[in-house]
Amino acid sequence: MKRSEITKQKILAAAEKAFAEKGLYGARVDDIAEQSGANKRMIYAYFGSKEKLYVAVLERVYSRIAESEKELLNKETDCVEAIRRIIRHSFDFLYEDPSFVKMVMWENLNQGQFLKESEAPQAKGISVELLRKVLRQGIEQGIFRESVDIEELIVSINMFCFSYFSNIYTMGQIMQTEFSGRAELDKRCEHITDIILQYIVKEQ
Amino acid sequence: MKRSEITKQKILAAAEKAFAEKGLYGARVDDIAEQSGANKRMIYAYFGSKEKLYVAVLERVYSRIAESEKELLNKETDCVEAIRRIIRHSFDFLYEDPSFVKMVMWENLNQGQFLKESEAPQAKGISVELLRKVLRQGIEQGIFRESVDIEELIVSINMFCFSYFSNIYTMGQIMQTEFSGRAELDKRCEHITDIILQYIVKEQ
DNA sequence: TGATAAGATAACTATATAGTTACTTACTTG
DNA sequence: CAAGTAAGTAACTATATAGTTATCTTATCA
Repeated sequence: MKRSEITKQKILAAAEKAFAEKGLYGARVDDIAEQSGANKRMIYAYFGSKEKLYVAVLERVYSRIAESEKELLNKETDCVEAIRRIIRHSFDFLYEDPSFVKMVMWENLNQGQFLKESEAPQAKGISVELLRKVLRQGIEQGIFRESVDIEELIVSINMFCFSYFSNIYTMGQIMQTEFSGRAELDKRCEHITDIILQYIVKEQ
Repeated sequence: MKRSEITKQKILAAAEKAFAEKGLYGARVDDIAEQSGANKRMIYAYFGSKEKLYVAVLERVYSRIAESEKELLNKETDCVEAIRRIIRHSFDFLYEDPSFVKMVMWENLNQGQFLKESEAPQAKGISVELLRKVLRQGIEQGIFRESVDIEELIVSINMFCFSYFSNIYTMGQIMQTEFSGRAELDKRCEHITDIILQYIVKEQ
């Protein structure tokens, strides 16, 4: 790998950490330079501005979920099992990749403005597409209720998965519990899978 | 009202707007002073520091939800209707009070550190308490399934309500739709009420 | 009414920060 | 291997920002 590419990657890694932690405004260019081991000058040489570096981080982070969701496409299973797998996959991904969660939250607080700026068109949404397909199939096969509103349900599933990770602190306060462990995660994943399946599967 | 009290309130109002919009790091003390019409000196006289002002805003914002949820306590209804009302109330509150949503999101990104600092003990949680009571009653009365995990379900309900407002931008991108209107809101509220009731109510 | 203290103001300071410039070192290839 | 180009460095600049100081204004009650 070329030296410049190595430096770019080091900068991106440090920037991701900084931006995920403190956001665009809170992160400091000097910190990013120091943490990356690169010189501040190179940040401007390669990325142009703090804001453009932020967008580059955003794209990098989004590309990871797209990559990760590809593995959902391989296996053929019945539609109930497919729903289970998609939810499980989402939980595992979000658990393993806290930076993704944080960057999405920043983006929501920024009214999605930097995601809009981004070149990356629709890296987003393999799992959404898959859910659509599976839900349609399930209905056709008579396994899922016809009255299910597919689009609303996809939103529900996504929010169920994401918000467990995004609202972990305030939810912990409200419920007076800790949510950080693996055990709580598994329990939660099963719980929401139950809720979703109970809602869509006919006559159990 | 004393002059000092008026100034305090003007500062708090401007600070809430600024902090909700841009967070602790992004907001500027000079802007808050200008927007409030008060002098910057008074911010430090009354609140001590930018950070303490932020905490004061956080408390103010949290006190509103506590106040709002009091009205849930009056009416006596059956437990199914109570669940409907609590969800509806939550949706309406979050819709009317976007600053609350944003401040909670900032707090989650700050790892809940300023909420911890806050003096305000448990202004949080009237609806949580009420949900506990209603769910227990429903189970005792044989209307709700005994196997329902009350604590998990409360988390689910809260997340369903909150995340619709907190993730509106990225969700809009993923689903390629707009979510901002009243109509979408009502539809969503009904949808999640359906999901929750389907999950907890016995033999429909 | 006028002394006194609370409330408000504008101008100031030290520092932190995004972005730049002038310069040096390392790599590549004719 | 020479020479040009790509990569990297350190010191610098202009500005923005949190917090302060010295000073003035206004309300209140003896």
